Amino acid sequence: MTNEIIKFSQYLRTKGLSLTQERETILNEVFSLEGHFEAEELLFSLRKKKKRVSRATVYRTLDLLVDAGLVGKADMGEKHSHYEHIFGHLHHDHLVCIRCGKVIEFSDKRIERSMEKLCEKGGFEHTSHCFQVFGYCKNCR
Amino acid sequence: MTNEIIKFSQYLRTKGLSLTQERETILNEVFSLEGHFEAEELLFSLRKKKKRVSRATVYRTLDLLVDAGLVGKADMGEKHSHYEHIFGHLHHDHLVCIRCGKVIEFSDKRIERSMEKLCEKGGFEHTSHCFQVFGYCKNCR
DNA sequence: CTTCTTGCAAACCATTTGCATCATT
DNA sequence: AATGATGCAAATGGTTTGCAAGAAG
Repeated sequence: MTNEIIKFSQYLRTKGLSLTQERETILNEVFSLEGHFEAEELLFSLRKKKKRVSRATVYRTLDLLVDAGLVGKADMGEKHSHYEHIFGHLHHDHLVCIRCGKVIEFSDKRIERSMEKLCEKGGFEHTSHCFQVFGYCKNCR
Repeated sequence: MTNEIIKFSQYLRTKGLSLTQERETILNEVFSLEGHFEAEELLFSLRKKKKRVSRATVYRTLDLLVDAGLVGKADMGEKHSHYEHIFGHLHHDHLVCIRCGKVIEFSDKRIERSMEKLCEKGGFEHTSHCFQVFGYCKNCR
């Protein structure tokens, strides 16, 4: 049993919910995917492996995973959301090109520290992987 | 004739487009609104003043204004986008609470400077007002 | 003429929801 | 029994688009 599953089932317990087959299947798939993914990709990926989980359950479970702090949800300027698993990964943020959609990951200690201070002062707890900067990349400016 | 309109019409010219009545009406309304607004609010606001512009034109013009750099478009975790006019305003960013939706504006010189450097290094031009931090506010954590 | 604009209504499409069914306690 | 979970299909709702009609050059 991996750490993610333990954390997820702990979270579920605090909400009076339980770790079902479907939720476990989805969690595993999420953590087997590299980098960002979309809800539809996840669904497709499950279908390919003959793991049958309904679209509704995928969306419902993704919400739970986000709330549990295991998955980050981010808007990349498209109409659908992007997700990524968080657990055990270094914190990083995103530069998103609003023209071509390219996502550049970055991680800057100084910015992190300043953000921490700012959030602390305002009582704001920033969630990992949700720090987005929109703009134009090299090719699109 | 205000600066915004000059800038907009310059932008339109570079694209081979023209400053129509409707576009001017929308631009003026956008710049008369304080703070953030939603496309639907803008439409409602125009209707209230008996300025008849179609929903489609509102959306089409907002896209142009964003592209012209006069309006910022930001996602606040809801299904609709939020906009705000940029011209003549101090740059500021957003802390967005992903539970209650509250938006806290902030402006931190140190972060700005770090961001500038980072973007410069990567050839990334960050657009104003598009710097979003998602997380939990004081009341929701 | 050709290209740009607009308004209308229909289409889109990611996400959510109502409901019947099944599982669990 | 009561509560929770799932799958299906239908609904939702912000946004986009096809199209016909009008305006501009």
